Amino acid sequence: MKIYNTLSRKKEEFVPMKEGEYSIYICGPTVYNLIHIGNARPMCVFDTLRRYLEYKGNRVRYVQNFTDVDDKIINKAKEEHLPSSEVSERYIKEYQIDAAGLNVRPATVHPKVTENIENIIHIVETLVEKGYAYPANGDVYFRTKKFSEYGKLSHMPMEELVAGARVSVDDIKEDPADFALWKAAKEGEPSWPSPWSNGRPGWHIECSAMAKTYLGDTIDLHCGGQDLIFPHHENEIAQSECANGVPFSHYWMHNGYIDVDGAKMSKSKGNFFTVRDVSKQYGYEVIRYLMLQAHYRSPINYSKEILDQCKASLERLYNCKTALENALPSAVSAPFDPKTLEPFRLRFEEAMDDDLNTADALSVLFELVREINTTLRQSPLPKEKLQGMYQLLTQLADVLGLLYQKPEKEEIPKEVALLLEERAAARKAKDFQKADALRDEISRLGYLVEETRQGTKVTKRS
RNA sequence: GGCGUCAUAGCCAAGUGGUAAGGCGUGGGACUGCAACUCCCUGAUCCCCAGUUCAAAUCUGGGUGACGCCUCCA
Repeated sequence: MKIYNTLSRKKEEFVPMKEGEYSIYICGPTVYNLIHIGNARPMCVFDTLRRYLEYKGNRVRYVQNFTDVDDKIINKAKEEHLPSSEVSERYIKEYQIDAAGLNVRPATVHPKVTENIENIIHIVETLVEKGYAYPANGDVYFRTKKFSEYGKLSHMPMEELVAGARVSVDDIKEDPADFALWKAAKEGEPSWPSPWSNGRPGWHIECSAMAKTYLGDTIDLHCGGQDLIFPHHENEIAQSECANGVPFSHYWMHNGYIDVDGAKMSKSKGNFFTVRDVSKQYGYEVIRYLMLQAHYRSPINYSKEILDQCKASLERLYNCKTALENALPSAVSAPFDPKTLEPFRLRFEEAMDDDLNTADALSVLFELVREINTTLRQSPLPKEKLQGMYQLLTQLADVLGLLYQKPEKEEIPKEVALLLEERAAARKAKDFQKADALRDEISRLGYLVEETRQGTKVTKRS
């Protein structure tokens, strides 16, 4: 499999340190409010990567942190007059609800900053001892000038960084580009004792510490959104490589943004839509589909129109799956060579192997769907072939994390059931006027009636 | 100012040297009592200009337009 490595700016063969085992770290959310559509993109994309690697027979150790100490959490806690731990715990739960809805599997480990203070202090101590960091007024700062490779991920020359300097000019820092590893606590902020002050970790150091603790000094892949490349990931590299003396991550993958009206969706701009809200209108799976219908590095312009399109496309997949399930019981045994379906699998894998080209992989899925639908019109229905198709469809869809909605066995109210019986009788008697009237009445009660090749289907209207 | 990304049919979107996947939508047809589902048919020479090549959407140069990072951000 090839992936685009931000470090080299090239597609590279994705080779893990240990064959068949991948260690992956993905930056998790700062838990101070509900996640928005932009946050959902890396979740869905890299969950799909993980699923694909596992589908190919690899073991994946996948670590995602929760940033549960941060200015924003503290501010929110102040607003609500609550301890900041209560705010973070609440939004961790909310995150988990959304992640489950999006069919994003829990990471192997979800470490929290507050559970890793010791590890963080230890790395900061190492950096100070080695001269890569210096304490100042209870804070500790990283000395960026000391790390000659600083800028290698974002490909930004040091001089330019400082020249562009919108970095906070702070008298206590030796250099404007230096960044905080440890911050002395202000009155009323959560804090932990350290050799320098009662305080809390800076934002960047936590990921270095948790990656090291749960995955080791060198990891195979680190991923996240493009907006984390600088300074967050650049700083992680500086911290980890200076402290550990070995490369931090061999590969870096970064997903593109979700735009709204041509501009990046972000919390600070206020032009965001929460996953929770959108899921109420379209369902979570439409959001996941949205993330997969384009290549992960290209921007996606968020709009109602595109959600409608995604919803319709997803329905095509579900219609096929459902029709297949309904048809299988009445299928008849017939000779079938499973090899005839292999081209679909091959092309699917080719697409995924090419830098996780989920858009292309989806097109293969749709070609399979057409093939299935065509087969479903045959009579008699070939059992083995349909079984093979069903297996392939569900397996490939599962790699993408799609088609996970369980068919809800909905309780049909008695009055609706009675109307359905009446309608069936009317149809049998070819009294279609009456039948249609009954269908309208059922519709008014909130149920949609459709005739399928397998009989009458009733679903609750959304 | 520095660094970088993108520009393919009405919309979304693959393809990155050999004459344009897939999805949504539109229109027509088949099937079905109707509707829905499904099937068949229906649409682009790839932002503009110049160049390289037997051959370019695909490479090079120049435009134009949009966006991002350099500050918290997925």
